[in-house]
Amino acid sequence: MTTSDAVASTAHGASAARLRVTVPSVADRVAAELRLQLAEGVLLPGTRLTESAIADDLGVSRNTVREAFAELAAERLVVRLPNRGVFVASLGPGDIHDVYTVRRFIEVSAIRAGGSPGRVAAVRAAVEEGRAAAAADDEEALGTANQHFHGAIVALAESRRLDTIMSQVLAEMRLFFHKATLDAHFYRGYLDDNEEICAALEAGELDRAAGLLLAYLDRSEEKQSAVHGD
Amino acid sequence: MTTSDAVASTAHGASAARLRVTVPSVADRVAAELRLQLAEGVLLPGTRLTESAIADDLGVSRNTVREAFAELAAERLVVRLPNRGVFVASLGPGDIHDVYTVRRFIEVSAIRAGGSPGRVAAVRAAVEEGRAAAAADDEEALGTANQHFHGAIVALAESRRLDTIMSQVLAEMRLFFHKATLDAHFYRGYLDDNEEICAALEAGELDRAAGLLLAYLDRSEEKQSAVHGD
DNA sequence: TTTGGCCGATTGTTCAACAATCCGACGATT
DNA sequence: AATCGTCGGATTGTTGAACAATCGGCCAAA
Repeated sequence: MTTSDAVASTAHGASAARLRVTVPSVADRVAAELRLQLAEGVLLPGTRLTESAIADDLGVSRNTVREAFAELAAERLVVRLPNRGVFVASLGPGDIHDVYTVRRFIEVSAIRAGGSPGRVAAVRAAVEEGRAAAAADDEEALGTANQHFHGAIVALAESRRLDTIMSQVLAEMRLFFHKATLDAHFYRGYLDDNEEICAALEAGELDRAAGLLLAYLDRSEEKQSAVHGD
Repeated sequence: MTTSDAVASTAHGASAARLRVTVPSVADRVAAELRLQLAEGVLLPGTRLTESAIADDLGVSRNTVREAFAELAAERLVVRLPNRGVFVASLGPGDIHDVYTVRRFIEVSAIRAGGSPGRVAAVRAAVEEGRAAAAADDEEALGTANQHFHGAIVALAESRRLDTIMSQVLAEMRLFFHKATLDAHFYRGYLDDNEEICAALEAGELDRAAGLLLAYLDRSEEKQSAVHGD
C-alpha cells in the first residue's frame, strides 16, 4: 500500500477516487461544510465556533465536530485555544507576508521549471475563464478564476504535495480577502498581468514569466498589506 | 487575535509558547508519542494501528486516540482507510519523487535568497554538528544533523509556514529512510557536500550554493529511488 | 475454481457524564 | 475609584459504553 492508493479515501485529496469508492465520513462532511462557510465569508475571522452549537446545527455529535475541527486546524483555517474554544483564523501582518513568501517560493519555482503542454493549456484556460468572468461582470467568478490561474501555475510541477500546499494557502487567503474585495473591480487589474504571464509561459520565456509573476506577487502583497492596517 | 498568537497552543507549532502557557492536550501527547515511534522506526510503513490497542497501551480513551490519528493523518504520516483502519504511511516511487520535488522547490529557493548572518550561522552550526557526529561514529546523530542542516537552509527564509512544511516533509522522509540507513555510513558522503554548500552560502555565492544543493538533492533522490525498488 | 453467505472484529458515530478550565460578575478591601 | 478575591455559569477536555455499518476471512455449495 502506498499513500497514492490511499489518498482517494481522504477528504482533501484533490484527485477523484480511482478504484475504491468511499463515502466521506460525517466528520469530513462537517469539515467541508465549515470550509465552505469559511470561504464564502459567512464565518469571519475571529468568530468563535462553539462545539455544541455546531453539533446541534448540523445534527451531529460533539465528538464528530471535534474531529472536523482537527482537520481544519491542521489546515490553519481555524485556531484552537486550549480550554477556550476554536476560532476562525485571522491573519496578522506577519501572516500576510508569510503567505506571500510561500507563494513566491512555490509559484515562481513552478513557472520557472515550465511544464507539459497540457498543463500550460490549463493555465491559458484559467486566463480565459477570468476574461469571461470580467465580461459577465461577475466579481465572484473573477476571484475564483484568479485562484484557478495560480493553482494551474503550481500544477505545472505535477506534484501532489505542492498542489495541496497551494490549495491550503489559497484557502487561507480567502479568509481575509473578503475585506479587500469589498471595493469591486479588485481583481480587474490582475487580468492583464495574468495574460502577460501566460503568454510568456507559452512562448517558453520562462525567466521572463517568472519575473513577471514575482513582480505581480510583490504588488499583490503590498496591496493586501495596505488594506489590512499594518 | 492572529494566528501568530495562537500557534503557541498547537502541538507542532515549532516555536515555543511566548506568552500563554499551555499544557499539550492528551491527544497531542498521544500524537507526539506515535510521531516518535514513527521516527524511530518502531512502527514501520504499512503497519496497522488499531485504535483500541493503542488506547489500552497508552491508557487513554479510544476517542482520544482517534483525535491523535486525525493529527497524524493531516501530516501524511498515517493513512486512513475508511472502515479498515489507519496504517503507517508507506511511500511509493511516485511519492519519493514528489517529496524531492517539494524539497527542490523550497530549499533551493531559500538558499538562493540568502539570509541573515544569524541564520547562516545556524547552517554552519548544523554542518559542525554533522562533523562531530561523524567523529564520534554516531550514525544516528549524523542523520539528525543532516536534517538540521536542511532545516536550517529553509529557515533562511524566516517563514513559519515554510518551516512547518519542511519539518513535515522531513518527517515523511524519516518514514522510509530506515531502509536506506541500514547500510551504515549512509550519510557520510553528504558531509562534504554540506560543507561546500555552506561555504558557498557564507561567501555570498548564492547561485553556486543553489546549484550545489540542487545537484545534491538530485543525487539523493536517485539513491533513494534505487534503494526502494523503482 | 468460483460464488455466496455467515461470523467475528474493527471502525464510525452517538450519547451521557464528569473534571478542569475559563470568563465575567459581584463584592470586599484599600 | 481602583484593585483584588471569589464565586457561578458555561464550555471544553476526556472518558466509557453502546450500537450500527462495514470489512475480511472462513466455509459450504455449485
